[in-house]
Amino acid sequence: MPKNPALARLPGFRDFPPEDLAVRSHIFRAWREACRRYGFQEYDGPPLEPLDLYTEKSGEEIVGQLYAFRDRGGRHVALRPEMTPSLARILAERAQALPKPIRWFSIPQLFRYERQQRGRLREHFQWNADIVGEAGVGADAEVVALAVDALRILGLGPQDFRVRVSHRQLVSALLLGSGVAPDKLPVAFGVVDKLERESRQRSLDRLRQECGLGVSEAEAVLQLFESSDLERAAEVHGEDPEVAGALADLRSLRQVLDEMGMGPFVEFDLRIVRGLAYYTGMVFELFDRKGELRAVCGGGRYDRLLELVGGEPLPAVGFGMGDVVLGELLAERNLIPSYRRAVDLFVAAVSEAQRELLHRIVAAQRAAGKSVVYPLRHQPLRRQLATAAAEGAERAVLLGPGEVERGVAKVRDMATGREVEVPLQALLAGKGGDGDGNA
RNA sequence: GUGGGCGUAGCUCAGGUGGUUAGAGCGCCAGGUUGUGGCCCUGGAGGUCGCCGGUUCGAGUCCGGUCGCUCACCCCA
Repeated sequence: MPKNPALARLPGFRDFPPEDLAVRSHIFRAWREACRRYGFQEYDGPPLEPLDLYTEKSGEEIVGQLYAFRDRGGRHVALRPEMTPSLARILAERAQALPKPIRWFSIPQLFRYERQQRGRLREHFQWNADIVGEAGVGADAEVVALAVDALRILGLGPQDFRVRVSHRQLVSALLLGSGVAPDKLPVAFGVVDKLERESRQRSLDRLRQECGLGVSEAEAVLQLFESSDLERAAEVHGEDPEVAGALADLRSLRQVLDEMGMGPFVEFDLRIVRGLAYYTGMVFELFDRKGELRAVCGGGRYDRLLELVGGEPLPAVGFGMGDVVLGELLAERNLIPSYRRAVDLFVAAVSEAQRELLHRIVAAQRAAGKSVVYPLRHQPLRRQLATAAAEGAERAVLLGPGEVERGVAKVRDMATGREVEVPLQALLAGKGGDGDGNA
């Protein structure tokens, strides 16, 4: 706690001391490794953007939570709350010249002025991965598989999380086919989104009162969305070409994921809606199995967005995965590696007389690529070794008057305590730091 | 944005019904002779008890407000 409260960390923002940064890096490494395996390239953009980039296309939820202000030039600007608009702009400028499909990813820090809660801060890092320029379900499957694989790299399995997949057009066609008027669609989507959190009766009431459905129609809609497979939708609305097309896509998506061995992670659930306005096809969210945490990841197909931002009409599909909820899930499953410091060498001098030699050896070993620390002022050898252990040194070089006189030094293996003598010549040549006495 | 719970050292926590200079363990720093870490011994730093105000002779203990954290709702990443 700082002495001056005015200097305290802002609510919803995080400091990252080394132990915490290590966790973050661990997650980033997995994200980048998954992207490498899938052939995705990393990009980034500015954290501060013109306010209009978001007010135009992002929808009111996001706009209402922007960190927005005027800069010194009088421009209306905002800290980026999501990455997709920036991606759309970047691609609007150069998508034409890029080979398709474009597989790009980024790990931006995003900002939203919201009341903070577990899993929801005012700032987070969000892995964004998108495939642009491919409209087929192959791209949808690839993107879902990428999200799943990143979590597998982190050690999570089918017992830990699942992907729930839905389809905007399918849901839309099913609602229309069930008697919902086109202008009531947004409200109906809202009801579907809340199906899990509101009572069945409340949902029925809302379908009737807010969406203008009759009793039997409302009941039929509920049964449609309560079933976990798509059979009922196919039976009841299979003749509708919109429904048939979307169902074919979803089946095909499922097949690809099954062939990749990801079947155990994937299930269909038409109650997944996603808040963002710009999704046009498949949508998915990734949840922990216990259902205790917020969604770890969400995404889908957004074929119109790039066009809306003034670019080429390019189909796109992608997702965002935040570091906060994922970190909580990993912690809960004990999948965060314990933090430990580590250096290759600690160089200790028994007395001040070996100080000059110590500096020469330290420099030589560092030049040879070793990580090396040493006491910045003289201390008893006992303390130096304690420090070496605390620094996580693999080996300690001990410079004492006796050995130095004979042109050697002891190299101690900190784990076993075994010591070997190594010629000073070797140490000064950047060798011998591995405890190889013959170096 | 709405409502509930919580707020004592870096961390985990003690501090019956208000009573002197607020404690412990761990961690941190230093010492235990210029030759050997994990153990041990000694000493030390570190808290305006989240903050502001009120009640009282006296408040870490009671009351109000505020800020922060947290849970649920809202919403969403």
